[in-house]
Amino acid sequence: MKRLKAPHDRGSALGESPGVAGVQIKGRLWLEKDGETFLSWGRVVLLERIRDQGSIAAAARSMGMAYSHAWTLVAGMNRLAGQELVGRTFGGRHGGKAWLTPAGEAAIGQFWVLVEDFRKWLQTRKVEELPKS
Amino acid sequence: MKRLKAPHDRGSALGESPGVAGVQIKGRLWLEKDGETFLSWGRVVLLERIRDQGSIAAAARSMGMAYSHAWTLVAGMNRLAGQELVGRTFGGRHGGKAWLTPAGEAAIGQFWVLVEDFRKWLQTRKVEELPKS
DNA sequence: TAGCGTTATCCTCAATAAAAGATAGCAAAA
DNA sequence: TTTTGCTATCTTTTATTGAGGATAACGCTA
Repeated sequence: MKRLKAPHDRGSALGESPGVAGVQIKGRLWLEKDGETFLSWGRVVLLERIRDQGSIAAAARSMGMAYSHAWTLVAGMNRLAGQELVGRTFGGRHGGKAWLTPAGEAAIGQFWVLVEDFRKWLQTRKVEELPKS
Repeated sequence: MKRLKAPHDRGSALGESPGVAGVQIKGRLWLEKDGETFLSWGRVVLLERIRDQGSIAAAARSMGMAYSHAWTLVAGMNRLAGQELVGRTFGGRHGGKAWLTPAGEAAIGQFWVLVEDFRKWLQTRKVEELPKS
């Protein structure tokens, strides 16, 4: 699988604002627990793909992400949430499956609301022209 | 000089918010121009040190940063601003010096206002409890 | 009971920006 | 005219962590 994004691209900036002379205010938001990243743009997209595709493996493939990496992210989110955001079974005719729990659905919803509000807040901000030196 | 921070630590998160069950909302803000980082937390601290110490070299030393790196940041900020934020001369009894221009002072002020407003905005946000799955 | 495609886990690799290293050039002041 | 410690620039290194590789375990279904 071809690399779809640079290895350390932590995902899109979560908002931007047009400004004076082409200067843009950029920002990112994420949720942490115990100093560890709990939810971020990329993780939430992964959750959505899991919901839509029914497995971690398929979700990872659709994002050009290694399954092992996606699994690590899911395990971390479940652990930090203190409950499962993603339910999983393995074995069975099709190997296994994964799905979002109500908590997982709620987490996605909350995150996008937060991101949208942030985007709106950013748009209320503008950069002032600097004085000529 | 001992390393004072990890190489890719892009600086402190610019705000946080206490939340449910230890979940914190974290965020960072920065300014871009033409897709390049123009001002960020670390760059603004560097500007302040230059103002206080009168040279890029001293400012870099005080931050545990290589002079060459500090110089690159300063050159980038001046270039992207379209004018000097940091004035410089070289040669002379003490080798040279650097200082903030009015535009540089204004840039620092604007950035900290933005950061403070962002911090306040973050504090108005809270994470909801997730439903038990 | 064989096949299948997952989940579960290990260990390793690598892209990239930050950071450091090295050295030449400069000019005011002693 | 020498000293000084900056600026200016080049090249090289390193740390981070996303990303990938490989394989065992699993259990439903045909």
